[in-house]
Amino acid sequence: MSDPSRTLSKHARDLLDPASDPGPAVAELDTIVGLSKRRGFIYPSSEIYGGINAVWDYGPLGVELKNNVKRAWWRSMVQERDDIVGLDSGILMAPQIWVTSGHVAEFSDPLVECRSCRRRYRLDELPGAEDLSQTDLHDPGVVARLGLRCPADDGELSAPRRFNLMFKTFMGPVEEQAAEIYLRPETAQGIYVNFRNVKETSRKKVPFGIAQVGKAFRNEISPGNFVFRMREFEQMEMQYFVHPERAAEHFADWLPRRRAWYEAYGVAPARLRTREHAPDELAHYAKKAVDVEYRFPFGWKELEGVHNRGDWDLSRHMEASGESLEYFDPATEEHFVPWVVETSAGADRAAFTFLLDAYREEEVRGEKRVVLGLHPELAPYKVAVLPLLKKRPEIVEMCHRIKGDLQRDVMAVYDDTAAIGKLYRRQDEIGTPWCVTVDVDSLDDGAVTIRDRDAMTQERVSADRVREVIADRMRAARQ
RNA sequence: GCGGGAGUAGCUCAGUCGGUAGAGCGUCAGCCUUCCAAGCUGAAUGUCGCGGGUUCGAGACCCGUCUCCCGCUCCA
Repeated sequence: MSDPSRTLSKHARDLLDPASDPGPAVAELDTIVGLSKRRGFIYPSSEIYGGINAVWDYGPLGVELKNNVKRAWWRSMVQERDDIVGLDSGILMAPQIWVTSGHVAEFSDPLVECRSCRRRYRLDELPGAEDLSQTDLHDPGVVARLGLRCPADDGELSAPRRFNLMFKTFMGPVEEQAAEIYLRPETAQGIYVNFRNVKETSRKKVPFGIAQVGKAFRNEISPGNFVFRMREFEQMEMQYFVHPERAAEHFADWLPRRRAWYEAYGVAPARLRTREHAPDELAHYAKKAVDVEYRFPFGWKELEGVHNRGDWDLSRHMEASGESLEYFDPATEEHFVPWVVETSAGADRAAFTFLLDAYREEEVRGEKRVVLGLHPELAPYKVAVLPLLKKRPEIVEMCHRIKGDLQRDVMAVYDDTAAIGKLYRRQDEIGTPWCVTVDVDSLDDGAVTIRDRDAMTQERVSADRVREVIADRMRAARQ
């Protein structure tokens, strides 16, 4: 306790060195929380009933953004690859799966509570208990046996109590223990238990991957930081099945690939880094784990984990189910249980990150201009069609015609409830990359202007070419 | 869960000594307006987080409770 660096959290130590800290894209988290609510990206859940902790709802713009994030992930992980296929497994699964996977036993923190000051500690973080085995950590007599006391006031400590992070509910009409079932805490198990099905129906050969996007639920002890840690959240996971001897090299391939994905969609490279887990922080299933981290306003935090899970999951499921999950390689005539390299990302965290990193404030003519510089692929609306004058019915009509045409390809919106400058600012703030403006001249020459969100420059194009120009620009942004 | 802070209009907040609720922004409507948050006029919106108590009277004082934020913790 006397060494000051020991009392600092890992988070605080990370930020000590200004040279390695690029700073957050947005200083105050509230800036984004406020924008999200004001413009309809993200709202607190159940707000009219006072809210519910750690659940957030996506509004009209938020659902577009998040869908776009998931689509971009799917494009890069499934659509553009020959060796990865998709899956959508159930949230509810046979309860035995979670026993086999280790989540019933391990996905919990052994907590002890001080009887006098009521502080709670994770048992394995108490001085004198750091090196305990899993058996010891769950031994009711361990506190007395080691003579552990409360570090704060030397009070008596309770026996370790397991706090499992999985949500439970009941399946069927009877609420009894036999009917207990879990909400999945990760999507990965749905992939493992379908491994044989997918292998046989897709006729993929190792190495190949299975990707899945879906909800997961964790009863976190302390959620928070907006959508960063929620109790209900969405994962984008891919399990890559490889020959055991090639696992390390596939791991080395996936890590930079996943980091590059965030950069491709606009996250500043300086605010991304990778960090390898020390042996003592590895999850129960992991042989090796490296995080892609982002510099959030509240510190460097995990965006995505790349894990070498070995054959842990498949082997355990083989053993518990009695079914073979081996792979036969006809070329070498070898039978083996594939190892898994997992990339596990959070859709909410990714959307949050893109939102944060896109935010900027500029000064234009002495006025503050708020811009979400979202990648066009991620932007909720791709185009806004705006009339310079709304009292001319021909102009309004032309706007609607152009918008209707664009809508067949992309999300487009019409707005005439303010002067043009303000309409532009509104679209800037929600990240719309292009605005099409119809003016009086358009009625004569059939041309309109396309205004660019970032440069604020305008280009005049024929109205019947707008759809094509936008499609070209979308394609160019994708690269 | 513990420690600290905060809940008043969609948002940011004011509300004095306890006397019956306000401003700016935003939103909507009308007028005006030919390219980067113009102007004028008008309008809507509050169980003052929720429940109880004290009081003639509570947004304010007391108790309880819920939620949010910061820290501990965590890891998608």
